[in-house]
Amino acid sequence: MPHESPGSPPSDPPGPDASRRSDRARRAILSATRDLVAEVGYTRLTIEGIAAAAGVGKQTIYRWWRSKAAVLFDAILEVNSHEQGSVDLPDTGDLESDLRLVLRGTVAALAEPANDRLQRAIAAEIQTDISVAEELVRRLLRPQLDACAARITLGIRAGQVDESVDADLAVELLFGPIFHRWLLRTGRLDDQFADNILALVLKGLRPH
Amino acid sequence: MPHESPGSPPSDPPGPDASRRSDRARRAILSATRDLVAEVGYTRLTIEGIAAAAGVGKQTIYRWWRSKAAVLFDAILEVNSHEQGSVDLPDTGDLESDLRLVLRGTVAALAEPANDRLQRAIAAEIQTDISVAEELVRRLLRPQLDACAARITLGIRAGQVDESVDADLAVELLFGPIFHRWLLRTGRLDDQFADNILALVLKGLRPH
Amino acid sequence: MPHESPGSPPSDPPGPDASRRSDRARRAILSATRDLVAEVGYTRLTIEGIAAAAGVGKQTIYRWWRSKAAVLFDAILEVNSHEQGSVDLPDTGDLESDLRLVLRGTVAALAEPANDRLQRAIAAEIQTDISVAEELVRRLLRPQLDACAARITLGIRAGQVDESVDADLAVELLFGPIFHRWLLRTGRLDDQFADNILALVLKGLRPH
Amino acid sequence: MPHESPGSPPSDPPGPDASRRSDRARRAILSATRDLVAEVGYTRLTIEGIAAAAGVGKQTIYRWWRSKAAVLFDAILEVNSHEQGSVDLPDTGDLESDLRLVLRGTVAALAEPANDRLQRAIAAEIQTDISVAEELVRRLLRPQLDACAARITLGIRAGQVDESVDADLAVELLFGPIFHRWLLRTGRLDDQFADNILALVLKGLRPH
DNA sequence: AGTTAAACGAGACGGTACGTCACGTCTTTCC
DNA sequence: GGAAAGACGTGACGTACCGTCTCGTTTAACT
Repeated sequence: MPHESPGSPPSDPPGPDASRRSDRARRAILSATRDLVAEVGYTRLTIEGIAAAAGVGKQTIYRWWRSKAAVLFDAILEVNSHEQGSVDLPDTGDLESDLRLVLRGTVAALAEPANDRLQRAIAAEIQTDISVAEELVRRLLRPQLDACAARITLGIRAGQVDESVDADLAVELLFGPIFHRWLLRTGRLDDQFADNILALVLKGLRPH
Repeated sequence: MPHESPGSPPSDPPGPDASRRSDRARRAILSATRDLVAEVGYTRLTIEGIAAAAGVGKQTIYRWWRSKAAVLFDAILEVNSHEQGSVDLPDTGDLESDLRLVLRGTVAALAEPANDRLQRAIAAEIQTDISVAEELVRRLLRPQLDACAARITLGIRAGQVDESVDADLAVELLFGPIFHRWLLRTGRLDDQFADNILALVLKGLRPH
Repeated sequence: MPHESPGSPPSDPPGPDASRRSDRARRAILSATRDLVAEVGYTRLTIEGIAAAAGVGKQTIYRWWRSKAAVLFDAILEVNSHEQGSVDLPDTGDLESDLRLVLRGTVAALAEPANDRLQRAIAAEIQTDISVAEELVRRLLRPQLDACAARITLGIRAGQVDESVDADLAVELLFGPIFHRWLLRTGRLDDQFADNILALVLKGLRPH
Repeated sequence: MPHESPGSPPSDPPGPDASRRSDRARRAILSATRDLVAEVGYTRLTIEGIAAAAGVGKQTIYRWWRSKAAVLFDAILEVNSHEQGSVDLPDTGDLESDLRLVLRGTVAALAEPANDRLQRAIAAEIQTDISVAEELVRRLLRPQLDACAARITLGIRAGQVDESVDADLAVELLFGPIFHRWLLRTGRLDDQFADNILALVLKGLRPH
C-alpha cells in the first residue's frame, strides 16, 4: 500500500505515531502537490519542490509517504473522495439516459484540463508501480464500475436488457473505449463519442 | 517527431548528417535499451546505462534521439516493424473467427511478460509526451485499428454487419476494453475475455 | 574571494550556512587535493577525482568553493598557515646572514619537489584568475615581503644600509630573480644562486 | 619540442610531409588562436574552437601540433619573430639610458593589454609543460637576457661597471623584479618602477 | 594532361569531466 | 519532541571537448 490512508488501521506497518501528525503540514503538502503537478507535470514534480512549495521539511514528507507517487495518490484521493460514498447511479427508469449521464460525466472529467495532468500522472505511475494500481482500482475504479454494473442489472430486471448479458462485461464495453482514447490519445473525447458508444453497446444489450 | 524515421525528408530539422551514422552504434543502442528496460524497468532505465551497456558514448545517443522515450520508441518499433506492412487481417469469410484471431493476438501480445515492460514504458511516456503519442498512434495503433475497421467494412458488404454501423467505432468497442484492463490493471487478460467481448459486440453489430 | 575564509564576516555573499559545515568533509577534501595534485599534476586534477578520493559528493565541493583553483588555494593555505603569524625575520644584528636565511629558505621551498606542483598550480591559476592572485598576495606573499622589508629597515636604522634606499624595492630585487628563475624556468635554483643575488644587492644597499 | 619549427630537419619524427602543408590553413589557425585567446582567455581556448574559427578541420591542427600549448606557442612566436634576429641592444655609450630603454620596453610589452592574455597563457603553460618552457627560454628569453648581458659586458670594458660583476646575474636582477610583479601580480608595472630598479641595481654595479 | 597520394573540411565516434539537480538519509536548531 | 531547515553521499542529467577515426573533396607532385 503506497500510503497511510486515513481509515486504515495504524497497525500494519509500524510507522510513526499518526496521532502526532500535523494536519496543517499534511494539507499543505497535498495541496502543493496538486498545484505543482498541474503546473509542471508529473515528470518535473519533485519532493523537494513539494516541500518548498508547502513550506515543509523534506523529512516530513518522507515520514508519512513512501514515494512521490504515494503523495500524488493521496492528493488525488482528497479531491475525489466525495465520490467514495456516493457511487450509486441515478435510477430514473430510463437506462440509456442514466448511463449517458455517467459516460458524459466521465468524458468531461478526463477532458477537463485542470485534472488531466493529475490523472495522467497516476495513469503513468500505474504502469510502473503495481501497488498504486491496486489501490486506485480498489478505491476509485472498481466502485465506479460496480455502481454502473448495478444499474445495468436493474435494467435486466426491468426487462430493458437481455437477461443473458454479463453486466460487468457490458460496463467494460462502455468505459473501455473512452479510456482507450484518453490513455493512448487515439482520438478526441466529447459527448458525441460517449453517446455513440452508448448507442452501439445498448444495441447489443437489448433483449432478443 | 522523436526520431529520424527512414522515409522522412532530410530537410525538416537540420540535424546531423544521417549518412555518416554508425549503424553498429544504432543497433547496439536499441538492443541494449530493450535488454535494460526488460531487466530494470523504465524508471530505472538511464541514458548512461544504455550508453555503457551498448559500449557507446552518451553523446551518440543524444545526437540521434531527443530523449530516453524516443530511444525506447525506436527500440520497440524495430521489433514491431514487421507489422507495419502486413496490417491486413485475414478474410476467411467468417467475420467472427477473423476478429477473434486479432483480439486473441492482441491479448497475447500484451500479456507476454517479455514485452510487458517495454510496452508499459511507452504507455507511461505517452501520458507525458504528446509527440511520442502521436508517433505511436500514427505508426502502430492507427494502422492496426484501420485494418480491423476495414475487415468489418467487408462484413457490412457481405451482409454480416448492419449497414448503419460505424466500423471505426465498432473497432474501439473491441479494443477499448482490452487496453482498459491492461492499462489500468482492472482485470485479467485472457482469451476468454477477448471472446466474451467479441460476442457481445457482435450482437450489437448484426443486422436488424 | 575564492573561498570562505575562517575569519571572514558571514555577511558578504549569503551562501550556505557555514555553521552546519562538516569539518570532516572539509579536511578530507583539502587533503585529497594535496595528494592528487602532487600525484597527477594540476591539469589532470579534477573535481570528480577530488570528490572520489575524499569520499565526498561533488556538490559538497561546489557548495563551499567556487572553482578547482579555490579548493587548491585553501589546500595550500592550510599547509602554509603556520607562516601567517610568524612572518617576522630573525634579527641577529647581522643583516646579511639574516637575509641569507630567508633567501635560502625560499629557494629550498620552491625546489622541494613535493611542493613544486602544488605551488606551480597556483602560479598557473594566477595567470587566469585575478581573485586567486589577490588572495595569494594578501595572505601569503605580501606578509613575507613586508617582513623582509621590515628587517631591511632595521638595517637602515643600524647604519648598515644607506638611508636613501627604498626597503620595499630592495626586497623585490632579492626575491624577483629567484621567482623569475622558478616561474620561467630560466635556470637552476640553489643556495649558490641565492647567495650571489644577496651579495650583489647588498653592494647596492650599502651607505655611500 | 612542441612544434615543427621551420628550420628543423624533417627527419626526426617521420611525421606528415611538410611540403604539402597548406599555408593558408596554418596562418588561419595561428591567427584564430591569437584572436580567441585574447577574447576568451587560455582556459576557455579549445582546439574545436580554433578549428571552427579558422574554418579548418580538427585533424589539420592535430596533424601539425602536439597540443593546444604548441599552437599557442607558434601563434606567439609568429608575432614576436621580428625580435629574433635583432636582439642586440643599442650601444649609445650611456649604459643607464640603454638599459632604461630595454626595461621600459619590457614593462610596456607586458602591460599592453592586447598581449597580456597571450603571454600569461604561455606563462601558465610553462608551469605544467616543461618542453614549452625549454622552447620559450631557448628561442625568446635566453636571447633577450644574453643580449642584455652583452651590453653590460661592454659597460665593464668601458669601466662603467665593476669588473668583478657577473653580467648574467646582473641581468636577472634587472628583469627578475619586473617579471615577479607581473607573474605574481604583486604590484603595478610602469616606467617609474623600471627606472627605480635600474637605479638601485646600477648602484651595486659601479666600480668600488 | 592524367594519375595518384596526401592534406584538407567536416564531423561521427568512444570517452572524461563538467556543473546542476534531485534523491533519500542524517543532523542540527528552533518552537 | 516533532518539524523546519538544510548538509551530506550518491548518481543521473545534458553539455562541452577531448583525441581518433572515417568520409568525400581538393590540391599538388609525379609520371
